[in-house]
Amino acid sequence: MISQEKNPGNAAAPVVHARAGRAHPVTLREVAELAGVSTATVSLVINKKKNARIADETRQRVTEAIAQLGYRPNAMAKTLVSGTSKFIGLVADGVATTPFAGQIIHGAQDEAWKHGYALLIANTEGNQDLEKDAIAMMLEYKVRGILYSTWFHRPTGIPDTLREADFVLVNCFSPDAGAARAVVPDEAQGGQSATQILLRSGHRRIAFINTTTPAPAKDGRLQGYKDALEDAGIPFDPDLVLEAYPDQEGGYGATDDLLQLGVSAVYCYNDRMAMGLYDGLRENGLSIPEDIAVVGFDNQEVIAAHLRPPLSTVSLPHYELGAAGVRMLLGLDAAPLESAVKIACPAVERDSVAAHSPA
Amino acid sequence: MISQEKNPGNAAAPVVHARAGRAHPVTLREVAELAGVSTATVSLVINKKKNARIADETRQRVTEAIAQLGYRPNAMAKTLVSGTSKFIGLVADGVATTPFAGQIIHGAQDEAWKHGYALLIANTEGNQDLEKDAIAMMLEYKVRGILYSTWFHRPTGIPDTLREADFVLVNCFSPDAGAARAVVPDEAQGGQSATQILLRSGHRRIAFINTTTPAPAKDGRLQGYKDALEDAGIPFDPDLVLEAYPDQEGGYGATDDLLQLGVSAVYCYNDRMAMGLYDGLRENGLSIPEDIAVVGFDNQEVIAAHLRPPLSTVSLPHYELGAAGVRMLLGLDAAPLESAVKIACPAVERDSVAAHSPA
DNA sequence: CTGAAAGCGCTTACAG
DNA sequence: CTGAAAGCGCTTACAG
Repeated sequence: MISQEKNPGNAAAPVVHARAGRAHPVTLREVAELAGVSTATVSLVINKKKNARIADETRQRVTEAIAQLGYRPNAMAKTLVSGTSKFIGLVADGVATTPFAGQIIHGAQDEAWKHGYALLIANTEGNQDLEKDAIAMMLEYKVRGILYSTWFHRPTGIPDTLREADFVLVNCFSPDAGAARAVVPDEAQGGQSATQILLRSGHRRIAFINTTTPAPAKDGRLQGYKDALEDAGIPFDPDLVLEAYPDQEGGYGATDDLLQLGVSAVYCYNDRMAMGLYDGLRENGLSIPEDIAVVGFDNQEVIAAHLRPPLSTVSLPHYELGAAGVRMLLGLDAAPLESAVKIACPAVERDSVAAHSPA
Repeated sequence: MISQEKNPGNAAAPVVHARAGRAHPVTLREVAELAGVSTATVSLVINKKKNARIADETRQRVTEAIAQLGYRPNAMAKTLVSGTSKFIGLVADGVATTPFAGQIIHGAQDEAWKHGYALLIANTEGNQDLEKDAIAMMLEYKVRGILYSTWFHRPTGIPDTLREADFVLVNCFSPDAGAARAVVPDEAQGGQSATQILLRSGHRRIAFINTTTPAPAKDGRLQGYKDALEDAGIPFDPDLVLEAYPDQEGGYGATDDLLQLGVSAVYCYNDRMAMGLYDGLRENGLSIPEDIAVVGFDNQEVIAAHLRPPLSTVSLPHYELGAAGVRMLLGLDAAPLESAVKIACPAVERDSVAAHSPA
């Protein structure tokens, strides 16, 4: 309980440093001295070595000394000896940009923690120099591996230095087959699930408002739509596929074209589009889901859960992406080099589609 | 350029490990040997020591050796010697829960990086044990200090172990005055700014829909409303203050009561409420801002920027909170123990308030 | 069952 | 201008 305060006699002096105590943190050696054993013995009891046979009495003394001194092992020294740290690096090209990028971090952090690893993060905002520095930093801290992630699903190049570490691409993939382990959302399955929500509700004539921006999501979500129709024995009609910019304005602006189509249901590329469409539909005196059923994609919580009516959609599994990335890195999950692992986008049904409207 | 591949002769074997190369990473000693100097010299040139006078020719040889071997300093060893690492810890009680919690991380990360620090994050989801473990981990990695943050502005207790480090509370504060450095959003100023947007537009009778949930934000945002009215010489009328649950449903549900008030403008506790109110107002055939002007609070991007009309609001400065926390921790910004530092909530004007409606 | 010693990869006085 | 040596705090064979 020895805690050397700076100004023991001067209680009135403002405590400038909130730091508790000693200039020099307590070391293994000090614990050993207090317990009257060697540092080796202390190390052994701390690390609970199986085959180390330590007398209970000795172990006891050591444990007490540790508690009494408030000893904390120096992880740096530990790592120096072992050669590899308990860090996993996560480089992201934008936590800023999107509300759910944070979920990748969250999933990675939880999973890493579960296996005794801490997350070292760096946000590069897409800046190549920053990225290089970030990777260098992680390499210097001898991370166990690096998760290289993007805020939206896309192909990516692989920085040279990244190859100096074990790494997994998260939410992105290398266009060069076999070049890297990667985990991405299963856009096609998601699109299929979204369409099926509508199909199950009895709709046969379903429009799809796709994005105008090229991306794996654009192709995948369309493919899923086609797959679902095919499964249901409904011929694909290209006229039912519209395109708009993937935000509220885009969805709103697509309203008129959509109404020309004479469909009873529409699947939107994302929730934001659906949000805009809600406004457009409402302005036309149409109600959801009675007059027209709507499903989105992304499950962007703030929007989807609170639109009126709450939006049925499909969830982009960011949390799972981060977690799976960690498991693949640690060799806990299979991680083929040939192709990216796909994570399911589960359907989230709410009230924008009637339970059964034999439209 | 010596890179010892695992199976040099067996090109057909699948490359299981994407890791480039050597089992043993190259060390300072190897660089020294290749350059024909001592390790001390190499260390000196790497760290660009001012007073170290090294012959240009020697420096040159060392630099080449480093490049040739692809040497990366071992940060662990470095830290061991210096005693304190280049880490700043960030413990958060929920990255998950809210879309903007990620901004605290983002701001902290950017600022930390700017000063040569890396961010070590841990998400505790409010779990005390996890929290203790997270702090212990950070302490063991000898972090320079810890940012203890909450996903919404609130009073907080301070875990004992946190006091073993330098720390700053971010988005939260200790109810015990003088107990800790802290940085929080300036709710009162924000509420004042929100109200002033309306005042400047000519409104005199302004309702405030506050939250039902007790929080510093509840008191502060109300105080700001009162302050703004007082500055404008308008007596505060308690009847104009409604309360509702702080989400879309709450805002929607408050519509009728609001309409009883006969106001020309309304300031909502947050953007989500405003979003619900938009729907309620629209259902009553009212248009924004012509019939009634609306301002929100939070500047929750996905919502505020894309409602129709786009919502005027006040920004919760999460990014700045994270950045300021780092600066306070590093002693770059003043950080009084007596009271929390307040960060301004800047107004973000969009189209839900007319430029000039002499209502 | 426990201790003495070497070593992980660096940096920092101290000589020269 | 540069090298030899000690030491940061730990762990790991190796003795005993």
